Amino acid sequence: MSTHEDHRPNAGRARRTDVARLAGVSPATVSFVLNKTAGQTISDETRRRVLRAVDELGYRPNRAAQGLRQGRSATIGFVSHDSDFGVFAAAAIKGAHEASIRHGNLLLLVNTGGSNSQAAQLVGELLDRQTDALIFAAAGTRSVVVPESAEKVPTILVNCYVTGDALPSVLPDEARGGREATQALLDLGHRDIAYLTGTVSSWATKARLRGFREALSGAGLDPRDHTVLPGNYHADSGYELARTLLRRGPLPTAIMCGNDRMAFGALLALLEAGVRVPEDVSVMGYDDQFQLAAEIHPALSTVRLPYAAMGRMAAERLADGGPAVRPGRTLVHCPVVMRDSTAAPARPARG
Amino acid sequence: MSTHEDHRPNAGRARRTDVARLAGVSPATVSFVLNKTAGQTISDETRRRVLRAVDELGYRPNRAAQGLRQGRSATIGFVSHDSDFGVFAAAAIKGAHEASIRHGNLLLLVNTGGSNSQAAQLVGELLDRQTDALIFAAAGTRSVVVPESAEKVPTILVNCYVTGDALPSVLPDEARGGREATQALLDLGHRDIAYLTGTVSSWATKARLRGFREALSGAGLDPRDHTVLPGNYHADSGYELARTLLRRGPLPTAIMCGNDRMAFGALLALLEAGVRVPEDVSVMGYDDQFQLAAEIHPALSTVRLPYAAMGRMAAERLADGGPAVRPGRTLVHCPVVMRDSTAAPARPARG
DNA sequence: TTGAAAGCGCTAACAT
DNA sequence: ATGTTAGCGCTTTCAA
Repeated sequence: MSTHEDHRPNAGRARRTDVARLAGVSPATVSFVLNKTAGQTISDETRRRVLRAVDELGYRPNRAAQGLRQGRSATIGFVSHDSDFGVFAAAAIKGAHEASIRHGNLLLLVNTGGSNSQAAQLVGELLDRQTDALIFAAAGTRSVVVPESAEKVPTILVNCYVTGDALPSVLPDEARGGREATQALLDLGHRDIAYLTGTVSSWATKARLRGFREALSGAGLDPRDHTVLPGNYHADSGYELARTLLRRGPLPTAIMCGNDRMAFGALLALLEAGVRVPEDVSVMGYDDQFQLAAEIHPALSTVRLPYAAMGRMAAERLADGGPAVRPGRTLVHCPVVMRDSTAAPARPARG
Repeated sequence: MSTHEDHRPNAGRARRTDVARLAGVSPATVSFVLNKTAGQTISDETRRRVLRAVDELGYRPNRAAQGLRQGRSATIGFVSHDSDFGVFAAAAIKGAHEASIRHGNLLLLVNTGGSNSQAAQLVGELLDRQTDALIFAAAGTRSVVVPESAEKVPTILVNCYVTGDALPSVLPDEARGGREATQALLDLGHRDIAYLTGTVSSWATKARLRGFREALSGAGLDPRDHTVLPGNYHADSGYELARTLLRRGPLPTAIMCGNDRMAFGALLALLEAGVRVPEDVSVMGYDDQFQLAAEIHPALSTVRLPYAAMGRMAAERLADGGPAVRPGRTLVHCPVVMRDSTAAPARPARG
């Protein structure tokens, strides 16, 4: 078509002026048609001509240029603030992405490796690219330090929070999760439940443990009668703690674990010792970890950590407009998922 | 500082003209200093003044504007072409991100959910935002259809390929992985090795199986003497196939599995049957799946799928400049990782 | 109902 | 050694 050199930046793409020329209208008119600019009336005839030209040339507006003009990039920065970039981040991103797409936004992703200085630097890069908003996410729920510069755009925290809750955050309702998991076990008839916890210093562990105790008390049981062993969320700590339980004598009828990986380790130890799950003892996980909980044998009863939903909520809220994003915590429900690793106790409770 | 309204797009940020004014130079000079423009000589005195002004105002160039001018956004589109957005994608993204950062690029991420029409649409969104290049990644190695529009920018495929190999792709060297895993077992003294494969129709399964047979033949063994049972990469298929093995009579001395999840399922079945690993039988996985292989008990010997390295390579190559990106496959080595689920066989080989 | 023109913030060729 | 100027591709006010 054009015989002149095409070595300018946007090479190969039709520009708005090309469309205007082909349609025989002014460039402004093209914008009016494409943007359905309010307060602009365009004759049907003109609109048709423009649309045909757009189609013919395969014209797509250059969003970088639009962005420069409008001061919005239709892009949200997603900061994964963790050393590892694993299943959690993946799920949260998936949710955020899905919601973003629905609103015409895309995610610009960075991973800080858990370092605050990296975070500051990367948020800088994000803002340089004019991201309209920021999602700041951590894998293990925890307190974070958000780079100052993030204040320049609407920011939502996912699975983390800042001291004073100056920024809005979306968190899993761990206490309720712990409570409902315990309740599910109680409902099955269990009266002797051990808890192999995750890292005790973590926010999630404390909340889940609180839920555990609340449920026990609510059922008229004394939490102090129930074994609580501190672990660290790794599979091998589940393995070790289950062996400890085994060594100590009569097993409880049910074992709650800090997360699925620990439950998994516990399962291994139990099997090794010839203890059947769930016939001899019920095992409950936490997380509903992708490609793990549902697949192992027996399929693990667990509590779902709603990471995707949390990412979705954050992106949704940011897309709905900045001013509506108010500080404070939003707790998201963690539903209990009953599978095959739990059953009614076969023997009466100990004691 | 400024008392005039700040309701224009770039609100709050200092612009280049602000810096120029404060430094008492022209806007162009600011660019020259900041970009170290070749062929421009700036006096030390001027440079200092500019840099001070930059510092004082906290000036950072608007990359959207830079991009519009230069026709490059310092952004790479990462297309995760899969229904699930799991550990694989996470690892590849992590690698790509790391390399990108090093070159001043950021990743604009999309997830197609495995749908080609979604892929086409999302690649459109990516290109609208002027991404300089594209990385197209799949979780399970496979053939993909890349949207036509992707041809407009340099594109590299990660863990997938197009028919005819018209686009460069980075793939794991699965045949070698299968061969070396088998060889590791042979080196331990195993002569009777069963293979519980992943989905047989998949590219990876076929290649690994080929490697398995090559290694066996290389050791003077007849592959037909070794049990090969087809599975599907899920943990429960490992469980079921291991039970099949158990039922069939004398166990092999070593079991290779399609992936870590299957190895995991097999482990469960073995334990349940009172078979000890690695004392009675060695188990080998594949993938070196994050938070799984290294943590379970016994820690799983496996073959590492170098997803992060693959993502890194792709991003690296794209950053080094488009023209250097030539079609063809690049195979990346999958190293064997020996842990505790493998050992020398205790009993002599069957037969 | 449409067009002209002024910028968004920046780079780079061309002056001086 | 530094400044002027013409855009990059688009939106949007204002005028016709």
